[in-house]
Amino acid sequence: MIVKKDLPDCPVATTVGLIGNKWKLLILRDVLTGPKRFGELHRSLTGISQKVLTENLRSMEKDGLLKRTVFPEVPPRVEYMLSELGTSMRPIIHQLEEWGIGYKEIMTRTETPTIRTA
Amino acid sequence: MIVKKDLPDCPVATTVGLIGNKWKLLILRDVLTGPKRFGELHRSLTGISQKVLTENLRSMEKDGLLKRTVFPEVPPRVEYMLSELGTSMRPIIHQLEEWGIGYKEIMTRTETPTIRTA
DNA sequence: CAGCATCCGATTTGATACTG
DNA sequence: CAGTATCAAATCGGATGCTG
Repeated sequence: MIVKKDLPDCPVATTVGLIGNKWKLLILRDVLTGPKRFGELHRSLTGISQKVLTENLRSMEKDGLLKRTVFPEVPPRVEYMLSELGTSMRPIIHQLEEWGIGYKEIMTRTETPTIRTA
Repeated sequence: MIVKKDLPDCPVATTVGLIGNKWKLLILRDVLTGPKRFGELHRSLTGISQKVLTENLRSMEKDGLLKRTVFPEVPPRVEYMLSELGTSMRPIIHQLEEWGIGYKEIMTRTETPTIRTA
């Protein structure tokens, strides 16, 4: 058994392996603005099921991107926040945001203006 | 019927909607270095099936990220290259690459050296 | 070579019920 | 509230065979 974590040769593939999925990218986006509770994330990520959200959070926690804090209260409160490693992904999300802003501009300028048919 | 394309409010979600999947990100990575043939991509993206590769290429073509060129030769040759829009995604892939490089450095420095068990 | 069509099993997902 | 467990449904994915 070899202990050293085997990463892909390609750095892009390495990163994609950790966050190359729709939900993880959107979770990162949310948590970049501060710690979030489970319910907050669930409401923010429209369309995600509780199960899938849990799976993605667990995966990101395992990969060291998120830290999970359980507050011993009633009712229970759980917060997810970025680890240092997760925080270092900010430039990635920032680029996604910048691109999306530019794209929306192009779309609203290029496309035919809103027209109502019938 | 409203004509204007309905994009998510969040720019990050917009971008993620177009490339928020493992294979598309890796396809982008490959095509950033110049036009690629179908077979080249198929070999480069280890693990992808022909079917899934085709689906992703079609989707990216439809979204205006890729241009598909068929050369009328025998045997046929098809090349995929970035459109202008696709090219504008370079900074995103670049960030993924930068992050992956940094991550690999941390991993190889932090982790226990390669040890053989048993 | 670069596909498309089809079949079919594996994986993922959603809905629901239940718990500390 | 923030999960876990379970099961059916939907989607994905690989393999194969065929075509221009």
